[in-house]
Amino acid sequence: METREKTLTSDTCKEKLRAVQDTLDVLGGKWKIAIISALSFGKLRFMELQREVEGIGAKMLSKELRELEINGLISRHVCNTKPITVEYELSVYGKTLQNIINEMINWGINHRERIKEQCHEQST
Amino acid sequence: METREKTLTSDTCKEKLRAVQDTLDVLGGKWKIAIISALSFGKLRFMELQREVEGIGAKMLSKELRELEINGLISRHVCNTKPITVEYELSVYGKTLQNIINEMINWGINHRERIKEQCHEQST
DNA sequence: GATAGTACTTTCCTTTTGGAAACTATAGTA
DNA sequence: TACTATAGTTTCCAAAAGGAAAGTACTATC
Repeated sequence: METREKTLTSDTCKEKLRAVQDTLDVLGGKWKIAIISALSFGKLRFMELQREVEGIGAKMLSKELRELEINGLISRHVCNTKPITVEYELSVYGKTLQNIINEMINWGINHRERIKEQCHEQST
Repeated sequence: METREKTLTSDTCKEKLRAVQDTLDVLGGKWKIAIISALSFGKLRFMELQREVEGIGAKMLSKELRELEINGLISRHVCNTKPITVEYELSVYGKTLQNIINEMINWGINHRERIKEQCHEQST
């Protein structure tokens, strides 16, 4: 019992788990990571974002963007164009999330391959 | 209008966004990433997991573990000990998530530092 | 025999999430 | 004048998420 506990009572593990939790607190919610991913390819306007992030509604998009802005991950710029447009962009700090996004891209691509292979195996 | 569209209509971007979404489909939900993080330090029993993943209830833990098992990310092993115990462990495939977890750990640690510094600045 | 620990499941209930549609406001186009 | 597009907000409602507590079942311990 005592030896078993040691595996995770370790302070480094605790700290790491807390770090993951801290990250999730900022990126939590169904849409935040998808929004940041879309913005990682360049600035986008509200409507463009809604088209890129498949399935999101205006209300959610608006809400999530506000939260991301509060956390300093994105910047909002109102352009004085004919019909008013607003550009959203990753802040310098927001760009530090790029590594996480990249790993998710890699994993996702691999995962899709894996699923595809599994289907082929089954049909053989 | 046409030039603007090009930024994101690019097939590579679309593919990457889809990859992120695929990853999120597997890791979605409030607890999955936290559970996987905890298991990344070694196998854990149900009760140990519940203690490690702060705030999770038995129902949620049970549900999330089932989903992770279905997706082949963790393995469940029932030990025939005095009171029955069940060990959960990352599968080989589950371990491929390590990069994502690591990046989240790094970001989280940095983020906490940043917040701390901001507090110091304000009180100065 | 009662209590505690293991690992869940089930039930009941509240909170959160999230979507659709309508609405505000401005401006260009047909 | 009507319709479109911009960027939202607001309202109303349904569905999903999630928690607390009790229940199940087995065994060991006091």
